[in-house]
Parts: sequence; structure tokens; C-alpha cells
Amino acid sequence: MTAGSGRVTQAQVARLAGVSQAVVSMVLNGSDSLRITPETRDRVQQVLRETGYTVDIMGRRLRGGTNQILGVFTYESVFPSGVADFYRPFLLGIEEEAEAQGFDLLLFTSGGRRDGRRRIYEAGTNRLRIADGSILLGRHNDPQELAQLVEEQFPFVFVGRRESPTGPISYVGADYVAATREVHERLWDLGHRRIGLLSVTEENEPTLDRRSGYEAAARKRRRPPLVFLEEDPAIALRQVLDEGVTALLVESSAMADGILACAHDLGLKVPEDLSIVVLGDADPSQQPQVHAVPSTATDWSMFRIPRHEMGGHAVRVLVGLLKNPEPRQLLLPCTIHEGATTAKPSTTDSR
Amino acid sequence: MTAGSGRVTQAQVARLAGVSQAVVSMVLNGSDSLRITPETRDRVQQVLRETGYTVDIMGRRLRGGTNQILGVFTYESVFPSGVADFYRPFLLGIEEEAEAQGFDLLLFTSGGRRDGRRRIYEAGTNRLRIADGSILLGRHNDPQELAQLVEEQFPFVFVGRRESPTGPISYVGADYVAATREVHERLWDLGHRRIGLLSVTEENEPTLDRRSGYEAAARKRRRPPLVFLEEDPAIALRQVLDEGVTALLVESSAMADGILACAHDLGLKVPEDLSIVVLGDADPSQQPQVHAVPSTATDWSMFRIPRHEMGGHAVRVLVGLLKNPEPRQLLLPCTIHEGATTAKPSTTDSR
DNA sequence: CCCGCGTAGTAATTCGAATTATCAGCGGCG
DNA sequence: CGCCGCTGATAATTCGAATTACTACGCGGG
Repeated sequence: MTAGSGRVTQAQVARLAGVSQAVVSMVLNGSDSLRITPETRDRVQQVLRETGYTVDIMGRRLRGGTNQILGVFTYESVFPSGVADFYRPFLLGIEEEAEAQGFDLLLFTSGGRRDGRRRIYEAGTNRLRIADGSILLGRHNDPQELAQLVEEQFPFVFVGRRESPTGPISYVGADYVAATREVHERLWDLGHRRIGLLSVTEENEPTLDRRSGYEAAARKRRRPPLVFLEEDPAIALRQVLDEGVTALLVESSAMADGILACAHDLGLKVPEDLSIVVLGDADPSQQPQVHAVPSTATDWSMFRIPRHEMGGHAVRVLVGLLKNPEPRQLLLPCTIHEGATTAKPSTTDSR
Repeated sequence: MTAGSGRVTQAQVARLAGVSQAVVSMVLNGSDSLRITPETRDRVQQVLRETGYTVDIMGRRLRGGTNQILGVFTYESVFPSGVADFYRPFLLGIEEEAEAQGFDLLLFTSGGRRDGRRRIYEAGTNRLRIADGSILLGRHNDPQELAQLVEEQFPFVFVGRRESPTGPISYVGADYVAATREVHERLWDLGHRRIGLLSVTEENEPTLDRRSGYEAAARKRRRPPLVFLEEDPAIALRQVLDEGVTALLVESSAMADGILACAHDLGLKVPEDLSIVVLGDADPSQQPQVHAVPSTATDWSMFRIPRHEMGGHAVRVLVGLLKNPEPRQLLLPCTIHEGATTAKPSTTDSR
């Protein structure tokens, strides 16, 4: 009686047009248009227009139909307030492609939060089902929820590579492996022979990918991998220098900032004495709240994650999934930004 | 067959537990708990746990008549790429409040465009009706579409004051009248006696509000209104100075930039020789694509539009509208930013 | 004359959950 | 014995749309 009273149903339209509800449905869907007299169809369409009828997505979906609605589930807020906005490029790509494909977007904001995070299954219900399929994004993820989604055979695509022990899941990710390998190759071509990787202990997919790309590149050049896991930049830099490293790959620009500062303290110049490459864009969610980009920001050598394209491709993969529920995985190439923190090594160390 | 084949229903649970579907529903909802034997309830709950049953939100909402979805319709793209992002604060407020009120958000991106703009009525039907109600935002608007929405008695709230000849419509706007009056008062208190308004010819609601606020303030001080409509900043400044104006209210920061440049050319200092106040935030959609804010940006004296709050209040008004379809109008106060472009007048001109 | 067949619909069913009406069984009392 | 009232559960209905099964009607050919 709240919103439902104003809502016109097919049955009401049918009564006004003097036909049965089934006819209204047929007129709407154009199915078996041969079976309906042009006069009847016109009469029904007239009433449809007068009443401003629109389908009830719940009824249609209950029956197994589709709504031309794609869900967008984020574990964090969709519209963040920070200037360095991690999600926006993804969402822009998603919106553009959804518009191109003729889908509306449903943002799942209704659920309560637990531990400050949103959940797909809240109070025993899967809210995603309102949409025909859903795009998931966010750094966090809940393996249990993912597993249940897979079991329900609900069509969804993750933005960013995700693996689930339950079975293959669809995703559109960035090819960190290839990008890291490429970075290693470029440094090698510049003459570097001791190329290190400063990684983090947290073992999520992107980190693992970067490491495997690094290790593959090192193996190709028959060099032992030089992986450092130290969190303190000063100690890390000491370790790196002790190993004779001339070029360092760093996971985050925050860590790179730390290394750079310590290097300056030691009287080292970047890139003359040490080349540094950041493996990816700045991820603001891992950094403290920096609202204003410092004007002296370093022009890091790095690679860019194709966020915009990832969003668009995620929509395309999801739409494909609706027709053919065969899981699909897609990795998009990162573009390498030359930057100002790489150069030829000053000392030719070929231990 | 695509989605949902893996789902467990209440009926299946009931069969496994050897009871009827109604009992399962009762156990789940705890209703009439007195009517169910503890043993039966335990048995059902056991099966519920084993099968991993989750409520299908569709069936539940189908009965309820409401689907807990609020539409968000924008005439332009929701996720713009520019840094100066006009919509984001609104959307952030909308998202937060929707989450608090337990609604999902449906972004209408599917509609085809005409003249590069989205439309509410496509193919004769109102797609907004999919949601329980809808929030509209965007600088453009289509009076005809608005009129039809009113006639359909569809619950909607406009962000920004909008009037329709058809009847009262709900909106949440910023109180430009009061803010402009307040600006005028402050300048008066500083000693200014010739306070001008540089307006634009386009007559939308915000412009009219600013003008009426200005005129009310001038009337209160028994001063003739000094309204300028010249678009060329050089000519406008000449007119302004010819009238002996010592403080100028300007509609947009773009225009203010032009005036400032011309004033400098004439050897005038701001604010010493001329105080300037911008009536509102910078509206990036009226400016050329400026991706990087110039570091020499002027600290304009101006007032800020409470975008975030407007979004949140729009959701609250809309939710209220669902219960009681009585149109509601709400104006939120702007906050005045002192800035660096106002000062006491150098010449005491009291013509 | 009646069967067959096409036409233009209508009646009935389905989806999943919630709710209402109903029913079976049992104890107690007149 | 029969009936009331209570308990604990089940059958039936509802929501809106889509689809299948069915029917009423008309026309033509055998």
C-alpha cells in the first residue's frame, strides 16, 4: 500500500482494456505477435501508455526472467570522498559499457555492515539476485561468500584476479605478471644485473602475481631472485644495498617514498645510484589520507593499471556470462610509464 | 536455468525435514513460535543449516509490494572523469543515507540518449517506476518529463530547487536567496554602499534565487539594485566601475576569473579597490575542461553549496514521500567562506 | 455433416515466500 | 456419545509476470 498502491499491474491494464492479463504480457514482449489482432494490440498499448505501466522487476525475475540490470557490489563505499579515488576509473568504465549495452546499474547499499564492511549475504539473503548478474570489486573479499555465490550459480565477475578453491570464477584483472616481467626486462636492457624485489608479507593475488612475474624474469636471465620482505624502509634499503642491487622493484609508492627518503639520507641519488620502479599505480587505500598531492611528487617509473578498461571489460564478460554461464578469465595489459627513477647503472656489477 | 538452478527453496527444506513449507517460513521468521514444537523447529533448523538455505529476496518483496530500491537519475554521466567533480558530493550523501535507510540504488544508465542527454521516458514508458521512488539530479531538466512524472504521481525528489507549472514538486535545494542576502549584509557591514550583481542571462532557478536574494538585501538597505548582465568581462568591469561599485557579486568563478584578470590589467587591486564574491561553488560543468587546478588559484570569497547534505536529505525526503505522498520542499543553508577577495572599501562613496 | 485446422484469445500454472484458512487429533465436560 | 476448544501442523492463497494448455469460433474440404 505504500509504493504498491500507485503501481499499475498487468491485470489492471488488462481489465481496463477488456482483455486477459496474458494478452497484456504478450503485447509487452512482442511474443507471438501474430496471435494478436492489431486492434487489440493498439487498445492494450493505449491503456499501457495512459496508465504508465512498468514491469515489476520482482515478478519478472521471480519467474526467471531478466531485468536488464547489472549489480555492482563493492565492499567499501562506492563514492569515496578522497581525492585519490581508487574506484572511480573502474566505475566510469562500468557505467559507460553498461550504457552501451543497455543495462541499468544497481548499487547494493542496503545491507548493514559487519566489521565496517558490507556483506553479500545479510540476514541469510543474497541481495545480488535482484540483478541479472553482478560485478564485484574491492580489495577485500570473503572466500565463504564467494564460494556460496559459485554454488548458487549466480553470474558474477570480479574486477581483479580472484581464485576460489570451490571452482573457477570469472574475473577481469590486470596482468601484473607480464608487466613485472617487462619492467625487469627493461632494467636488464639498461644494463642492470642485480635487480631486486621489495615485496610485502601480505599474500593476495596481485602480490603473488608480481612476485611470479619477477621470478620468471630472473629465471630467464639465470639470476637468483632477490626478494626482500622488510617493512622498515631503512632496514630494507640496507639489505638491498648489501646485496649489491642496482635496481629495485617496489610494491607500493608509499614504500617507494620511504626508500627514496632513506636513500637521500645516505647520500645516494635516484636513479643514478639506484633505479626504483613502482609495480602499479598508487593505491590510495593503502596510504594514509593524503588529500593534496604534494607538488614535489616524484615522477615514479611504474606501470599503470588499466582501470577504466577493466570496468568496461567486466561488464562485457558479465553480459556474456548471462548468455553462456561458462566462467571466463581476462587479464588486461598494463602500460609502462617511463618516469624519472630509472637509469643505467653507474657501477657495472656482474657478480 | 542460467541462474538459480543451484538454489535451495523453502519447499525443498520442508521436504527434507518432513514438514510443510509454511512451517519452514514460520521457523525462519520466528512468527507464532508458540505454535511449533521445539523438536520440529530444531529439525527444520538443522536442515536449514545443512542445505545452506538463503531467502530469495524476490519472493519476499513480491509480497511486500516494495522492492527497497531508490532510483538515481542523472541527465549526464554519473561518474565523470574530471577532477572537479560536480556530482560526487551529492552521490556520496545519497549513498550514505540510502545505506542508512536500507535501500539499494538503481542508476539509470540504460536509456538511450537523445541530443546527447538521457531521457526518463523512453519508448513511452517510465523506466523510473522500476524503483520505489527516484532522485533526479542534473543541471538540465525537461519540463515536459517533469510534468508527466507529477501527473503519474510517481514519488521523486529533485536535488536543486525546481518548479513545475503542473503542481508542487519535491526538492532539496540550497538556499541561494538567504546566502546571497547574507553576502550582501556582510559587505554592507564592511562599509560597502555600492554593491553590484553580475548575473547571467540564462534564467534558471539558482540564478533567479540569487537575484531575488540580492534585490531583497538591496531593498532592505534602501539602495537601488545594480544588476549587470554583460557577458564580456572587460565590458562588464567597465560598466561596474562606471556605476561606482565597490563590491561585486558574481555568479560563477569562471566569470570572476575574467573580472579579476581585467581588473589587474587596469591596475586595480582585489580586494583593496574592488571586493568580489562568488555566489556559490565552482561549477566545473560550466568551465572548460580544467583537469589540474592551477596552483595560483584565487582564494575566492564565496559560499559553499552543501552538496553532501543535500544528497542525504533528498533520500530522507524521498523515503518520507513513500509513506506520505505529500510534496515537500527543503532548502539547506549554504556556508559562507570568508576568502581573500573581500575587504573594506578604500573610497567611501555614498552616492 | 463433420473433421481438421488456423485464429484469437482465455484459463491455469509457475516461480518463492508469507500469510490465512483449514484440518486432524486429543482431552475434557455436559 | 458428541461437541467444544486447544494445539500443531498443513492446505490454499497471494503477490506480478510469463508461459503453456486449452477453448470458442469460423471456414474449407472430403
